[in-house]
Amino acid sequence: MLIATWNVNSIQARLPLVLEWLDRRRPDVLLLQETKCLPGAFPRAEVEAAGYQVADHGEGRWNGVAVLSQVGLDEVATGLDLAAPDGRVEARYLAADCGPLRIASVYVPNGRELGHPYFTYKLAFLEELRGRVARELAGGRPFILGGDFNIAPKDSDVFDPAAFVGQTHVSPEERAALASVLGAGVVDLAALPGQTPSYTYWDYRQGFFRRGLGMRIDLLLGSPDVVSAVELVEVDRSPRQAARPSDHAPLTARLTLDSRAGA
DNA sequence: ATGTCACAAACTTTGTGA
Repeated sequence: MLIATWNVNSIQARLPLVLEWLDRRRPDVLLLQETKCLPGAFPRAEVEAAGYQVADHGEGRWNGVAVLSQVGLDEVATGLDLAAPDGRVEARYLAADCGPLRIASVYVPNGRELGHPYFTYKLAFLEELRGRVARELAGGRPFILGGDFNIAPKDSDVFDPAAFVGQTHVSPEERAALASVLGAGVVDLAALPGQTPSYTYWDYRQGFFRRGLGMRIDLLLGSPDVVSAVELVEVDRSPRQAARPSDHAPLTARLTLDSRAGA
């Protein structure tokens, strides 16, 4: 199976690129983040015409997650319905059964600045996520949690660790909260022995992509039965090089799992 | 040198979030 996660920064703006990528790579499942559209506005017909079922959880201008699958899409569930500091509940988590897998798309809050109310919200979200992962694992299926975590797990996951001191995405608090999620029983697939952890995000500004100044903040986490099935985890930079790109590139994992199993 | 992008208000420009 080929599993992918991609923060597209608006599915409306990125639809041509997403359709081209689906046709070229034919992932079994693609997890999306920052769809930035209301449920009724998701370009469902175009994606279905490409051969994918769609589950989306959108809220409009910001956030929004989706699961695209060509191996079945059942038991769809949203979650992590905690309120942001402004009192609104944001669309940041969507899980489904796809073939043999339980799989979830997550968009972790950015956090804005250390000590900001939205930073506290980010940490609270990750604590809720830990509990949610524990419950998904209790379902007994091979489980994958993929998405934009807005955390670089290690200093080697950012282009200049010194430049990030005092910033979000690298703080000990965020890394501890991510470690807590992993402690529920999932593993960072791109960081497995034999794989090469690569940047997944490059700021639009200042030519960061051209200059190779990126961060590894998009992750695929897997349960032990997924880990034992991992063949290759890689970042496909080609859509980041295209015209009108997202600031993130898709992260893919090829697994020795039978997509027909477990239905 | 925060040098880009996307969205939506009620605008051909600005505020917001990333």
